[in-house]
Amino acid sequence: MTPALDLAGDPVDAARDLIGWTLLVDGVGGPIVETEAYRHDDPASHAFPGPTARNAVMFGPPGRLYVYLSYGIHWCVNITCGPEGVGAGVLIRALEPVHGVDVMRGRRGRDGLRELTTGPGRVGQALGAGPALGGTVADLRPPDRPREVVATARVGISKAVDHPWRFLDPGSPYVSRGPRPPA
DNA sequence: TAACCGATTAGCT
DNA sequence: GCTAATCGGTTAA
Repeated sequence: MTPALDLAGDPVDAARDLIGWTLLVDGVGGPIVETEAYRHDDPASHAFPGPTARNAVMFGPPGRLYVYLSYGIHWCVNITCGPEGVGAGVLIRALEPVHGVDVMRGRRGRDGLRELTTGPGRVGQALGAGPALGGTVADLRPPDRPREVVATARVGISKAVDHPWRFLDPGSPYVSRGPRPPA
């Protein structure tokens, strides 16, 4: 597996390649173990209806952070990808708490490592994601070790559920819930 | 200015 | 494992 990360290419490929990469926000973060791809033509994508004030970041250069509020309470972190102007991104659903664990614990108010970053909303909170992060450049570091990657159906959306554009590392205990990966 | 909707989480059985 | 509740932003008129 070439460690090359092509954020400007197909979001689906980017989502798969991002598994294992370490995402840092202000020095806090860890290896990404679960992602979801959102193409511009995906009905479930925020960018689908077209450019708006909210998703403007997704139509900008790839490699930026796109932060949005879900259910009015959960801040979720995405990495913009695909060609500039297209409007695509990769949702960071889960990662392994490695850097700044104490900080994450403080923000989350939980001690259990398993409860820090296992879920989109939790990742956002643990990383201190907020409106200020939107549009900033993603701090990514190459993976130290190759990761096993499995593709499954996405979760938590109401449209285009059948697309297997959810990627995760089955070997990591820090993946969020969802359908068990087929053997 | 008002109404709607959501890429979830937490909690209880 | 399953069901219900949450809050704020975004969109539309």
